[in-house]
Amino acid sequence: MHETERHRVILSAVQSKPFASVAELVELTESSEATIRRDIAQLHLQKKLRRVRGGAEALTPAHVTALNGRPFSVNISINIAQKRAIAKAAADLCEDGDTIIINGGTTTFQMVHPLATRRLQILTNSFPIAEHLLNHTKNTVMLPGGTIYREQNIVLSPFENDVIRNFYARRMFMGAQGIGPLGVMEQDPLIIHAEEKLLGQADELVLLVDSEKFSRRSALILCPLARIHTVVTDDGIEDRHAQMLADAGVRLIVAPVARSAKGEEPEAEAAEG
Amino acid sequence: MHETERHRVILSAVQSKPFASVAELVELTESSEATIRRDIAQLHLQKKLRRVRGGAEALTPAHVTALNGRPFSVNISINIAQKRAIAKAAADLCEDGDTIIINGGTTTFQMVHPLATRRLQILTNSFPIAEHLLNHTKNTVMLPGGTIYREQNIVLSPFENDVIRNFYARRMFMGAQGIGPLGVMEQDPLIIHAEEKLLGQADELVLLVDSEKFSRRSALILCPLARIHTVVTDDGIEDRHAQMLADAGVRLIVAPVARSAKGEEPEAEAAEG
DNA sequence: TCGAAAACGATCATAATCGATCATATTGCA
DNA sequence: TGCAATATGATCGATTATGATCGTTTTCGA
Repeated sequence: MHETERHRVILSAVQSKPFASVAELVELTESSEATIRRDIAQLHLQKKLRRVRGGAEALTPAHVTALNGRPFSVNISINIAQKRAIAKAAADLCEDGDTIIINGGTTTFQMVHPLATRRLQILTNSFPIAEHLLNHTKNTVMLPGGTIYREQNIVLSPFENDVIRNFYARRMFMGAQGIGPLGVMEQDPLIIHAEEKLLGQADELVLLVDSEKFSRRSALILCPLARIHTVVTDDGIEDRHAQMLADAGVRLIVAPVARSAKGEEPEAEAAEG
Repeated sequence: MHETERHRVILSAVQSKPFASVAELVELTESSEATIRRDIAQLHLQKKLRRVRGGAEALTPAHVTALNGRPFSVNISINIAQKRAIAKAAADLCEDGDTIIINGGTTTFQMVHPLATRRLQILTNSFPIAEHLLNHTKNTVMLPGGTIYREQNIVLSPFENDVIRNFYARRMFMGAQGIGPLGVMEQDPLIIHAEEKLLGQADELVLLVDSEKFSRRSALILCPLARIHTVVTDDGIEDRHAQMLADAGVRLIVAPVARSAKGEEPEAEAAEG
């Protein structure tokens, strides 16, 4: 990835939350720590961000207020490494010019950073996603009409929605509360209703779920496994769950999660002195 | 491929994406690196794009325009005192629980501040207004569906819009390019189209125009004077223009402008409702 | 306070990109 | 056709960016 692209991604990451770590940016840009450090130092001199130990932070915590004090902001920080890895792998499925739907959620929100260097047509019912894409990328952003629900930060409408009805997308990306043999599960009937409307407008359904979601259950079934085209999850997925997807004819993408904490060696080290 | 063709391709690539690499452009144009470099250098001199290491980027990358540079934010600072005074007076027309429509514009944008302490139901086609109301107030915010146009920062849709069709508001607030005996004038047919849709859903039309707009003319007529219920303007309005409104049966509210230079007391007009 | 882990800065080898130059191809014109 | 002007592509040394290494500094917890 080139310098200007990296800078774009870094600024995008830093402005969607108070702080972005070097490791995180390494993962996002697929470049080395040294390069990220140099980039941060450069952007710091340009006063585009503030360089702090461990990474970088936004100059003005203004946008942060957008995500503060809401359930959304609580969820957004748990399993963040998994979510980022999953979102990155999902975004890699897209090519410039594609038309996609992104359903609101904390995992799908992480797609905005890898999408910073893209140019897609994106329909989303998530206000934060729309906000970020509009302010930090060149993607075309479309919104369905309706009321903005603060709790979930999505746009909902009880009415039929002409924008949705006239929209066609090759892929729809969404998260979920849980996934099991019966299909994709959600909690809130309102959400189900909104997601169903979007589902009808896309060919391939791509589900973004961290591996814990396979043991999570929820009250309402959104759709059967067969409706899913691809599942993107992290490397914590158990074999039996992978098998369940295989049996249902679902394509599985496992996103490797960068683990900085534990000294877990990936076995490849042979000549160590 | 010839020079002019290549230039077209390069510009198109750069404008549809934040960044285009030399390798990418080589592939696109089926020419050599040297040629692409020469082209980029040339276009750089012509100020059609910015030359950066590894390729080229658009003159105003997305993240820059998002923060400054966009027409919206340029306009927003001119006649700011008048706009604020007018917006304040307009907002004072509302009571908690009201249902209103706010059409996008730099004058109407100023209503967000006086509305911070209110609890209204607000339908707006302006993304910045929605953003601000959502993040800084407790008002219920509704959006029509459609594509977000960066230039004007509003949401537009070519389709019928069920959210709008099912919405009823007592008042609609809007700005305008100009106002004269023939009615309210706008420049852009797209804007006209969007405003007409909203107009149909409100009883009273409240027009927010600074006094200069009475001598401004524009190409397209949105609606006749008779459609206007109330005009809110600043104290620079001339008598003949006030008379024109009176003749058309339009209510006129003159907002006193606080002039900090003269140290003149704004004598806070207490007219509640 | 000490020690381990993480983050950092400096340095170096490698790779990517660039600029200059020259040879070749194309075009326009006599 | 022949010639000049221009555009293009290839080459190569120079410049710059990148990633890995290593010693130092900072942070954090025992």
